[in-house]
Amino acid sequence: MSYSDIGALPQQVMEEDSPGFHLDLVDEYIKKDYMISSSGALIDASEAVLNPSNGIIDPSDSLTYYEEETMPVSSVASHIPQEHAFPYPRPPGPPIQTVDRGRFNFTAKVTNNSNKKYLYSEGLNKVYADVNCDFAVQFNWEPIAERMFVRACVVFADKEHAEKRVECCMQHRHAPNVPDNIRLNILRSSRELGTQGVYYHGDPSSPDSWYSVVVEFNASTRQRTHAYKFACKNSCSTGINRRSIQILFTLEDIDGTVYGRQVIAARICSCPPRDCRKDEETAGIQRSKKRVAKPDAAKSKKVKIETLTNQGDEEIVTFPPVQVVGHNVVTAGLDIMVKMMEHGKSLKKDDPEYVHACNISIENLKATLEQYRRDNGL
Amino acid sequence: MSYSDIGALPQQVMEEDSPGFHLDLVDEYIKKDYMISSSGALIDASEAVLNPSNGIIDPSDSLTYYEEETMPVSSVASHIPQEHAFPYPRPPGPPIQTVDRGRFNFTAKVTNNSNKKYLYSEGLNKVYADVNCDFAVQFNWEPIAERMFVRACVVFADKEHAEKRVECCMQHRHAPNVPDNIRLNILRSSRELGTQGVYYHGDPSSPDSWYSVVVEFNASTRQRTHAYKFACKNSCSTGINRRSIQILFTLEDIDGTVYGRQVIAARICSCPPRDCRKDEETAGIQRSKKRVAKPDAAKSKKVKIETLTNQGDEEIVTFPPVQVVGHNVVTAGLDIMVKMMEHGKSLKKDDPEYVHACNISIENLKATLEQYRRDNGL
Amino acid sequence: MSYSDIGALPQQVMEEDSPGFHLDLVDEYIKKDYMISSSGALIDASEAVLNPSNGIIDPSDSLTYYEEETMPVSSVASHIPQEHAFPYPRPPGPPIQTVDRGRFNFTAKVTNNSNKKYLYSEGLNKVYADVNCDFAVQFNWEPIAERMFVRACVVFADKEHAEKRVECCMQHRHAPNVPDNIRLNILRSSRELGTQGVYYHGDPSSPDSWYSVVVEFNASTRQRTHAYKFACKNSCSTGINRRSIQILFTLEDIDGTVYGRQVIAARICSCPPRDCRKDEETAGIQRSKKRVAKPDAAKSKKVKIETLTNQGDEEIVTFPPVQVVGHNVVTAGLDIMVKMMEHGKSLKKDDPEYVHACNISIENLKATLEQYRRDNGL
DNA sequence: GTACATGTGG
DNA sequence: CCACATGTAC
Ligand SMILES: [Zn+2]
Ligand SMILES: [Zn+2]
Ligand SMILES: [Zn+2]
Ligand SMILES: [Zn+2]
Ligand SMILES: [Zn+2]
Ligand SMILES: [Zn+2]
Repeated sequence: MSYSDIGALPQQVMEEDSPGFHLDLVDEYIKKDYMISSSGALIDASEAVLNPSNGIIDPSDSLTYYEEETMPVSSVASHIPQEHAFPYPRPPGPPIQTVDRGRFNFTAKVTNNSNKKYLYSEGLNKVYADVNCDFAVQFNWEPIAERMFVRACVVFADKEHAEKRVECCMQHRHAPNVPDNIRLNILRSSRELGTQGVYYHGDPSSPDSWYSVVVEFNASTRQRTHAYKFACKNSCSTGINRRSIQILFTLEDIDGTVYGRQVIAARICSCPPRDCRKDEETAGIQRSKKRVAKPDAAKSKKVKIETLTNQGDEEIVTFPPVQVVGHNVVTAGLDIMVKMMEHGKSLKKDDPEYVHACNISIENLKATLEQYRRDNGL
Repeated sequence: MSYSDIGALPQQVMEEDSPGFHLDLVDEYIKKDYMISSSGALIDASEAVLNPSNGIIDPSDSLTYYEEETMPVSSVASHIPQEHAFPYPRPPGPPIQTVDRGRFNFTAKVTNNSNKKYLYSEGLNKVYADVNCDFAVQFNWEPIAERMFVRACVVFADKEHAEKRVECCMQHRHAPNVPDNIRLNILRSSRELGTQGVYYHGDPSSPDSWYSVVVEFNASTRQRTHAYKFACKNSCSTGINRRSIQILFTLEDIDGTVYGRQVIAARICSCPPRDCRKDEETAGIQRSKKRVAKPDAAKSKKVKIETLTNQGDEEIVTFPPVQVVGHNVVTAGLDIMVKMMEHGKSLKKDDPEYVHACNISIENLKATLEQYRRDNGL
Repeated sequence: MSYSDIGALPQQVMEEDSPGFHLDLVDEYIKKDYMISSSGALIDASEAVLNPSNGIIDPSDSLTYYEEETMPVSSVASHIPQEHAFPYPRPPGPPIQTVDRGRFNFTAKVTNNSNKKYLYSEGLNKVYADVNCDFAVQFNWEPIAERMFVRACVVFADKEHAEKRVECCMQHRHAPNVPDNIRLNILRSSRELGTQGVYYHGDPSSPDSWYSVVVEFNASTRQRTHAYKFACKNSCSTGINRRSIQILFTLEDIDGTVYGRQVIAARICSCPPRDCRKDEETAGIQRSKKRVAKPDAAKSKKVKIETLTNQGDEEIVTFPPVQVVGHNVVTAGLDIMVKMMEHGKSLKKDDPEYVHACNISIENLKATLEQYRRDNGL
């Protein structure tokens, strides 16, 4: 099914989806994704790997926030119920948004594609894509452990909204063919659902449980790229609601220890190129503007109607040079004139001038009408 | 889910549905839809109603094809399992494509569209639409029975392919949320699935079982309109594969007796306007749509009859050089012309040419009237 | 919840809605709203009330087409579970959209308010309002029974979409504090939920069950006004999706017999004034202002004459009991009506409903005229 | 009510 | 990529 196949009748999609409403799915969210488990002292470990050697983070700060980041709460992959905690979920509460490559030089960068499915502005470090559009992120880090994980968590960029979770809007959460446990996750892996190595976190019923998707990378493979897609737009009124968002990537090991943190801003919209251009212009990048030509207004012409007399309703009037549309329109109009003059005659039968004028006009009109009808087979 | 929401990755939708490919469903079509039942002598009856009194049909022909058309095979509505056969399915084999209004003057016409997503070329009697785009067909016939049915069956227009059934392509037959029993039906009612009065026929496993959709019309309502949509494109390689198709509408009663037959060509594509233009150019038809003849207020007073179109009372007419008596006679006549054109506009608001021509005339007339009244203190 | 409550702070809505998701409510729609019950012969009853006393409608016709409307299916008020069937629900399937005042001169008109909470365009017969904005409709009819009901059902105005139900979009159906059984109803009474005399119909799980709200009027009170509000916008992608809609008002008695039908177009948007202006500009008619006619023969102005066109100038109008002076005036007036209907027929010859109504009226008018002329020696 | 933001259709 | 439709903010 191609783009236009569906696009031709978007309504159809919803309606087809409507019968089941997919509501039970979201409604039946239960807190099965989260299980608390004990864990070793991770704070020291994270400190060890995350000391501010790169100078980006203040030592005292990093201490605090890594304390949060490594809170030992375990999670299971939501699409494959497992009992063992793996990988670690996010610690509860709003995530830290500070960029920190960490000791192992963790980086994340949207790969610039040739086609125009999505855009990435280097200057703004921002990716522009439509909903459900796959975009690849290139990660990089120096060897740490055999199994490493990159967690992606979407947050509001503005401080005043950062305390709230970014959730899929009321509309997009009801998209068909989406498992209940990821309906609220706005950022999703492009990998097929159920793929090994992709784990969704986040519990809708726990206000402190931020949504995230974790992807596993194995040291044995040189693969450091993963494709994501958004399930909701920035403009969705019952979701992001035009607020700015950004993706938080954290490099973690199997114990949830954070080794680095990167941020990429994102805008999910219907017109990525346009919005990217506008953002860049706003940011100070000048571009040429186009002026819209204005169509000239419609002209209305004035027609002087020739009048021979001016008293009462007895003037002899020549038709103005206007045109009308429709045989019936013409004949109906002329007919009614005849009728009215006959009407007038009946009222002023004592006025020979008037009667005479009317008679002439009526005769002419009738002749005209007759010929008109004959000529046009009416 | 909005257009772009899905449109951004339409493929995804299909693929999500693909895992099972629903092939089992299609493959395992069982012949439960068709049950042979005995029936009275319908041939005579159909002859009776369809004798070529109008000269359109050759007697020998009508005999033959009505024999086929009224073959007493009973069917059940595929979406609502019923035990009684209703309404009759198509008789097996390729349908007759001869147009015949029949004794009851059966007509079918795609409703005029202007700002709509589909096109209808009057000259080519062909509808152009995208997949899943609803288009309304206006039927008409003189009263026959309380319950009447219009069967719509899509066939290949070219003789060399007319022996083959038109089936949904491999791709589109796997669209999500489509019941198995209509997956192969390329033409579908716009009504919600499961609705009363809409019946799908056609058995994939029987090569002689043509696909059709039957819609019931009750004499109690004056409603003679039904909306349809196509589920597949002309260009689909594994389906129509660029061959021309047309819709065969047959007016039938509850016994399957055929009372009339109409044909409308169709092209389902991604760019209806372009393809329509091309077809019309190829056909050498001076597109009536483009002949925008506007009233010119500066024309002579001579009676001028432009017969740009004979249909619909849409001629643009210049006032004849006659005179009338009385201010009110003039204004009443001109007023009534304005009224009638406004009336016409309200009835044909989908015809931009007509509306435009009327608007110009109305504007001129009103300006004329206004000035006339001002000049004469009316 | 007022307009600004949702519009100005949409985020608020989602958050309020999020905790419980309100999804279970919609999901658990069950077909409890409809129970079939036996009923007396309603067709006769409808015949009795709808016979063409005005000569516009053919007796046999009215008999049949109202048959649908009075299908004896019983319903309970959805918000107050009751065992007795009351009032009758809509008959299944797409509603008839033909305007017909009926014998008791049923009219519906949006009251033009002073403030600008909503707008009503007389010329377009269209109400413009924001979501959740109350607007009052003034009904009127001549006395029939003690308990009368006005059913309001929203339908798509375009034929190609009229076969589908108008449902609340995915977003607005999840608005907080809305009972499950009216979540899908886009048009709602402004009265407090649970108010006596307001009944919601429509079963989401039954494709043939159209949504409607029924309001009771008691003859003992002179109250003929009711306020409504829309719960969803025209632009909602997962709902109306920018298609045109209109409200169908039917005057019914407690048995579901239909006594009259009126239509008012509607547009629910964020900028009613702007969109109204645009629509009127597009229509090219500034019909908002009334023309001060000067009928010299100022006779009894007992009943107001129907003004101009509504959505298509296809209303069936009963002659008002006014008098005119002069044989020619009468015949001219009737003649012009015939002409205009013939004109309309030529423009809408494919619309059997309209053509049929016109034919009957024309025939009657011509007979009337003929006899009138004969009787008066004209 | 104006200017802008942003989805939609071509 | 453009014009427009249409929600949003001030
Ligand atoms: Zn829901
Ligand atoms: Zn969304
Ligand atoms: Zn399939
Ligand atoms: Zn196909
Ligand atoms: Zn809505
Ligand atoms: Zn007319």
